[in-house]
Amino acid sequence: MNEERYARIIGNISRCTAMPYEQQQKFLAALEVKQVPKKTQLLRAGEVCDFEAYVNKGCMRSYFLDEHGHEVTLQFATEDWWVSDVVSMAEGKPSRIFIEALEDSELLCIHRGKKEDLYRDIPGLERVFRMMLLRNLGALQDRLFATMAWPAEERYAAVLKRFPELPNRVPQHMIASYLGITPEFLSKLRARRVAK
Amino acid sequence: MNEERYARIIGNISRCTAMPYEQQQKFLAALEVKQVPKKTQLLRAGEVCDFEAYVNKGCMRSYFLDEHGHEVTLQFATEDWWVSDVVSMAEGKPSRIFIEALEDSELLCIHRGKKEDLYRDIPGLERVFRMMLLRNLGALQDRLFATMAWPAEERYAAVLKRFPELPNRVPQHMIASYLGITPEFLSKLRARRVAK
DNA sequence: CGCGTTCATTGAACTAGGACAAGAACCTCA
DNA sequence: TGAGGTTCTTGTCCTAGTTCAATGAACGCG
Repeated sequence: MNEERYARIIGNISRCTAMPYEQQQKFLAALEVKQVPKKTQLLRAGEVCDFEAYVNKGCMRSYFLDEHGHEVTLQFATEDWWVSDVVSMAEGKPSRIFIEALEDSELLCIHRGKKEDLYRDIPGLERVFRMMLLRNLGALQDRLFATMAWPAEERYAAVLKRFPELPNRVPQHMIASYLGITPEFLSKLRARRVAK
Repeated sequence: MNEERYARIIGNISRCTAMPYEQQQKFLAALEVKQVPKKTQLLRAGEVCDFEAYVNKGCMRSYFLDEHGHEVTLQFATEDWWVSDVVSMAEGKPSRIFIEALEDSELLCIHRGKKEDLYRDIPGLERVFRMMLLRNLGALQDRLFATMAWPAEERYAAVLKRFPELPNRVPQHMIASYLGITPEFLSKLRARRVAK
């Protein structure tokens, strides 16, 4: 149970609350290690989300479909990010989002049933997940700010700056769908960039 | 302390966790009742947010300014909503948003310092605020979905449907800034609506 | 190796929504 | 009563971004 596989998740969680060894073990014991090959769909719209997945290795994406069937990317999750539909999971309501693997990935999953047990057994855990929600909320707020106040070109530059490796790991049309523009337009933006 | 002033906030919180009487009293004792006249600025960008305010009566608004100085409305908070910059409050970082009163309002405020005490004294409270964050997150996600996938006209119709009273309480140009469009364009949308 | 599929680019025509300007209809407060 | 701010409307011109279509490039996969 002390495998290096768990070093990073424990490190990240400990930054929120100090957690005695035995509680850490309880936490790790509740995790399911899941190897998912590229293109696996972990969640489909209409299903209730029953997991929160920590990306130990690989890259995941969550997105939804608008009424024309166009994808809108919500999040890319690479190493040390969580991916889930937390609202669907917490409230047991069907999700509207899809979650898929963009690379062969290793996930550490907490399942719906086990989470309540953990909250009971590990007093500091509510706090950890509350802080995760906060970070989530902050990120989403930034995103809304940017979408409403900045033109696509600046949003693209900002994404490149924060995640320089992203274009090497995910196809360009998905970045476009994250920015809220068409792949064609992103292509034109890029052409404009190199021209300058 | 049993005034009817507190009936609704207690009702709302109890829907998240059962809370024994004495804990309720502890919670209420930590609240500051604040009467704010119309146009009061409760928070300005650059300040650290040190409160979460429950709107007992009246109407508040949170917004930020883009680089051209244009307002973008984040939220309207009428009776029984909370308004705050939870991220700034939790992490002690300066906020980028403004919070102001659109009507003379009565607020029930939890201040930054007291909140940690409350978490310590009332075990169920982490859960309550975690659920509030979840609802917040859900709302923000819906908003991002809508902004990216729907044209302004449908977004406007959706807002009217969810908050039919809104146009009677807040000026139209603020609704425009909530929708992410200019006041002029909203005016034209409305003209188009009645024409049909 | 070759073949289909997914991916990126480019161009031309179009549209949702913005910027600016001017006027009308208001509150509000002395 | 009036004066000045605020709010809403309308029109004209302009631009960021879309749609559609065509062409290659690159990537699995048998």
